[in-house]
Amino acid sequence: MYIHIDLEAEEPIYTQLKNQIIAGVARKDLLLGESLPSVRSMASDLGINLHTVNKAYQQLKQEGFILIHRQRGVVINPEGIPQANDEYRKNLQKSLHPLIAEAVCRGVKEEEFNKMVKAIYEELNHIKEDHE
Amino acid sequence: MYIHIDLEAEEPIYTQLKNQIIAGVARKDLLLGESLPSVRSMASDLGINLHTVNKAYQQLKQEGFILIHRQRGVVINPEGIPQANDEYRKNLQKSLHPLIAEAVCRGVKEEEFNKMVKAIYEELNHIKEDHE
Amino acid sequence: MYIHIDLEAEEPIYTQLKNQIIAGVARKDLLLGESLPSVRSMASDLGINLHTVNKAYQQLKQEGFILIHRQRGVVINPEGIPQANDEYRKNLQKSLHPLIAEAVCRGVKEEEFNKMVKAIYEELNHIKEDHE
Amino acid sequence: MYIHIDLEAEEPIYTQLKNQIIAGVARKDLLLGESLPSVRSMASDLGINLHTVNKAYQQLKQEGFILIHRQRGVVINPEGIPQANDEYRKNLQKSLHPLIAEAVCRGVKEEEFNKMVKAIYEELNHIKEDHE
DNA sequence: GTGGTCTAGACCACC
DNA sequence: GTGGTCTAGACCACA
Repeated sequence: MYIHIDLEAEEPIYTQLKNQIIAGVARKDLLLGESLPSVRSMASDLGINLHTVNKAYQQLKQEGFILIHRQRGVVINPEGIPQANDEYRKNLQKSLHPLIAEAVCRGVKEEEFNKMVKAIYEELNHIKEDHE
Repeated sequence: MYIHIDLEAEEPIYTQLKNQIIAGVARKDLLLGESLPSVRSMASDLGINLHTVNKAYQQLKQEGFILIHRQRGVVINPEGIPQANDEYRKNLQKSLHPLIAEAVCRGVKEEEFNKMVKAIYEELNHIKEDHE
Repeated sequence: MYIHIDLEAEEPIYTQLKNQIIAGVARKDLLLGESLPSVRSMASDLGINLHTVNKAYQQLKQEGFILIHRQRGVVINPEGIPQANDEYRKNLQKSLHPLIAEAVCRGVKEEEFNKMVKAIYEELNHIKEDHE
Repeated sequence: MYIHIDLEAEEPIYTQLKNQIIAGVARKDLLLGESLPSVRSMASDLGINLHTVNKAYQQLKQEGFILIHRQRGVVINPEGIPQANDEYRKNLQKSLHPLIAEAVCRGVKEEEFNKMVKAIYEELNHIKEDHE
């Protein structure tokens, strides 16, 4: 799966990496049980430090997206990603609230907002027929 | 309008302040042209640093939410908040994308997601009969 | 609170630090809400790297023992430590099992084992009248 | 005796193997003088590396649990496991201390802790009528 | 001043 | 080869 890191962006590198891996899982570019590159090879692929990759991996592990084996490297959690629970929903609500508040101020109606959401859902669910 | 700052939260204080003012505008607790406390009084009301309030105000000014006059103090932009443009929509899309990607991984369907969005829209649109 | 780090020990430094802080909380050398030294001062006090201290602090934060504020440093969780839940009990059971299996092999009866447990509980509960 | 290795676990494989053999001895699934599979066959049974089994065996030998003869293979120490001495007790105390410190912090009283210990002792002492 | 992020380079445990 | 630990030193965001 192709990962693009913007070294100039404000968003921390490890966060960009995390989000792209999560997006990869969401759109099934990364299948359950599939291997991820080792910290070292991911780091050299992306031209970043291995500790930065490690930080992203550790957090993904913590959140249940991946398993890290001492020897066999890193795999997408073969048992699936932990499903939404109350704590997650509460955090999602907290993240969403300021985005919607600003949208309201700027005249974005619920209908338009839902269209944006729909577009992202569709992008993620879009079935890839064949890809590298 | 009552503003609550959580000094323990991960979210920077100036961001909390910004978001609550934006939420205040969204739910019309703060009306166009309405005055906001000066940097000094806001800081002392909340028990936080001048610089912190100033940072929040400067960003709100930058984003068109407020005007800062030397004499007349700080007011919600009387001409209204700049409406959504392409840049804003692009940023909103960028903020929304990782939230939805994780939601997909955790089994939150578009329908449930839309319900959360709807709940927040309703909370913000709820008409306040009187408020301080 | 005095903390001793053995640089030669097999146990990682960050683990030693974590355990001594937890022990400090257990025996009320460290009170809820009490401040801990900043990562930098703790590191220089102990003669170790700030990243090592940071790793210990991050894990303690993760496990609910401490709060980390961007500016005001580190404090013992003023709301108290998260109480035992099923997951914690399961892990404790898993940690205990091999210790007891070996004890059985080496002829340590349950009675003697309980005496060791009791001694540690008493050491931790021993009320400190005054100390630095 | 059935041995289960969890390749996903954080615990190193050689440690899992060691602990399960020790547990086998404790619950008399493995009797004094009983043979253990050779390094080679144990490795192929479990689908793990020779070196890994060897490391576990060497440590078990070092700690007096097993004897390794060139010809007669590997047997549980027929003279019995070396009984607890001061050094062992000191190490056990060191292992137990952080577990109990955390238990105290999390509100696990000595009484509950003793119940967990009792349950493990009982599991280990449970007499097996027949086993493979 | 605080913690957060990132880099660079080293050694060790595991397999 | 893998990840885990530790060190050293840098720059930034926050208050």
